[in-house]
Amino acid sequence: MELKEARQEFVQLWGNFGSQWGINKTMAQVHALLLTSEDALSTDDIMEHLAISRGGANMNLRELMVWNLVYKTSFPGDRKEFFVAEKDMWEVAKRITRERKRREIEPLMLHLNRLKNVEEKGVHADNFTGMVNDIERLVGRMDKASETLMKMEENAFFGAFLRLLK
Amino acid sequence: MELKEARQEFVQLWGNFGSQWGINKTMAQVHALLLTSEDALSTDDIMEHLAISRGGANMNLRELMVWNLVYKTSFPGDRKEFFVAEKDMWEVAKRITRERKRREIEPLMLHLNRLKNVEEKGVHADNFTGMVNDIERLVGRMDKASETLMKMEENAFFGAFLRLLK
DNA sequence: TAAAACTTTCAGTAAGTATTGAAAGTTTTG
DNA sequence: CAAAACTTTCAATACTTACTGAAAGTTTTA
Repeated sequence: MELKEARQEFVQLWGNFGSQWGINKTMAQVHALLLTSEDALSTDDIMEHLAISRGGANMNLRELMVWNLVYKTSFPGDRKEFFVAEKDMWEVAKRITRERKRREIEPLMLHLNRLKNVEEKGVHADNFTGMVNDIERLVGRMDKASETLMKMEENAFFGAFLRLLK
Repeated sequence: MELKEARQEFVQLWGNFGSQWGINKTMAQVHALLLTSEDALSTDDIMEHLAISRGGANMNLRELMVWNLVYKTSFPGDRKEFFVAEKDMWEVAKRITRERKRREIEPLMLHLNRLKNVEEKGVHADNFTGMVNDIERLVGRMDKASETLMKMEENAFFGAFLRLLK
């Protein structure tokens, strides 16, 4: 298999994987493209590689910057903006986790907690609040576990990209 | 807040949360409805509660059974099928994890592994395969962590529902 | 065994989500 | 400061995904 070919497959794979987990497919593809690019890419580069519109490229790049997975750079003598991805996959995982927690888990937990304020007393209400408690505990544990995992700062993630490009 | 009201909110909440993670919203709502139901429900019950069609109710119930989150039951003298949800949230988490791993993580890992067969030698190819390796290691670790978490069999999940309904 | 009771399927359609592209906005240059 | 170079926005549209409902299939009953 050729490198170019493998890279294209990776872009597809990452896009599909992302969309299975509620991440915009194109955004994941842009991410994959930048992850596998040694050089910074311009909006036009990305438009060309993925055959998407300028608007689409722009939106997804900005979103990736909100997630802190992509940075803007520029080169003297060139007016265009260029983009680079964070290459340390451990960092990448941390940032995705952080963002999804902030966007999805925290609001869920807040809402679940409010649901426990049922007026009624008795077995039916207790069953309900009991189940909500169970979910809260479960999510709490998962959260704790991910925290622990992500705090293993001294990790084995000094792969080829990292060694050569940072 | 009234119990009935809280329950409806929970159904919405669970539906939205599911869809943020790539799970069909209606399927998550059906799941939530059954999770918060002390009695087994019929297809008609579910159609009414969620205002969905028979086809939709049927499809989602069957899919929930594939995920092992819902069981079929029946009552003597009634020809209809009734459905109950697994109420042990720890079990629920285990089964969802198992299923998503089987459907999404395993195929991803297989495909990633294939991508490492790049013909070219040299720094570019090494960078690429290095990054693929990093992803594999990362996913592997997460997998391991979830395994560990899920194996804590002696867990604290003996909430109200579980105590009373099992 | 035929009618009734219930479940499943799936083509057509509706709803939701993502993309385009052109216009408006911004920054840089000479 | 006006034209050029580039970025951003967003209404219209395309695409994807999910749902409906009626017909076909299955099981039960009498």
